[in-house]
Amino acid sequence: MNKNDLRVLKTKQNIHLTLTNLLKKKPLPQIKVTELCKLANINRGTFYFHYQEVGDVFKEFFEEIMMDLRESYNEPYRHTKYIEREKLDPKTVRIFHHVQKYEEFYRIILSKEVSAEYYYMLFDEIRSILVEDKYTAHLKENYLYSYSSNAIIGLIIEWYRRDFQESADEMNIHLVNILKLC
Amino acid sequence: MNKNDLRVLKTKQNIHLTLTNLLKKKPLPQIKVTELCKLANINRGTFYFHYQEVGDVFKEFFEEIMMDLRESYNEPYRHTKYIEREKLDPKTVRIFHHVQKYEEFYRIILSKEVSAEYYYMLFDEIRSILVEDKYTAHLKENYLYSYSSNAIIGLIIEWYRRDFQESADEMNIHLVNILKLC
DNA sequence: TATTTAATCGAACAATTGTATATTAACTAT
DNA sequence: ATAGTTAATATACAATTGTTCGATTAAATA
Repeated sequence: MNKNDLRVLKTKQNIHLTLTNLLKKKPLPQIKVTELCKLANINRGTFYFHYQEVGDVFKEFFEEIMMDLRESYNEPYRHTKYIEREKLDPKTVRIFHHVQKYEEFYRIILSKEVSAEYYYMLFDEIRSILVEDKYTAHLKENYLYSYSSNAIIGLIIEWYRRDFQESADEMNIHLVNILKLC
Repeated sequence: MNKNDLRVLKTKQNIHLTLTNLLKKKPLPQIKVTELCKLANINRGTFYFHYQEVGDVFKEFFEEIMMDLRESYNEPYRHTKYIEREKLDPKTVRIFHHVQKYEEFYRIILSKEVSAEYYYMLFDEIRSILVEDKYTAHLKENYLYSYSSNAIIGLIIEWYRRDFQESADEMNIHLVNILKLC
């Protein structure tokens, strides 16, 4: 399968567009291969030629989101008015702005109906960002990275469950408050 | 449906036993309703009379595990030699001993193939334990509970990925080290 | 013990899945 | 522009799912 073949590009683009539209109407686990193909006007065999299940298409969206997450983190800290530079790496908290940007995707990723795979993809991404960070690179306690990564996700879960009512900046305040308490 | 009816008890017991055996051979998502019923010698209609999917049976195991988790946490601290009483609520770290006890179940709960639902069931349980804890009851920052609960699960995820090589006591040491660093 | 209740069964149903194969159409490279 | 390649198609298949139905039978109850 040549991913530069125009037919492949068109098919995948078609599937992506159709899935995006479907996700506005129903949750990911309810979207069947049959339905997706019917709407995209492609043969079901063609779908299985490229993917194993609908979730695999979603994973391709996921890659883009994870790229933005990484970029968000590496962005210079222009928005750190609430953060005390000495006490906390301000970059960390750019994560909330990223989540806000992709809110609709995070509603899917964090919903309990989907596979846990997406959760761990997010976890791995955040963890590897923390590992590569120079601020914490000196630390020997390896468990700390999993601890911290998942702690941040804990905040995002809570935020999601409150329907993303707070702003990203307010989430930063919550994080700072917590780090003060610990 | 009367859950005290002998027939119901027998059927459920039968299904539980069969699923337990099947889980020794293959991962949860690969276990089909048809297969489970065939092995249990019950009608597929009977299964759907009690459950919606195989995962619902697993959830009944889950309830028992969560009960033990709660009990573990409320246990008096007899095993706290590594913990400095003043700095850390020692009960928290009884969680690792509980995970060790139910290791085989946590391998399923934490595997990426299953639904995220189990993860959130674990999260909710740990979170509500922390919320009800008198040590932290005075705290106003509600996000802290989600932060801390998920941080602990982060350690468990790391532990799971290292194939539970460390002992529960060693996990306590990791936790103490991390809390010292923060 | 006899009667009532309801759990279980057997069978059938449409829908979806996952796979396979031969054919057609579209693309690439020369 | 042509030939070779291969993605996409149409079609068929067995297996599983989720649901429904009346018939059966085991259990509760009086």
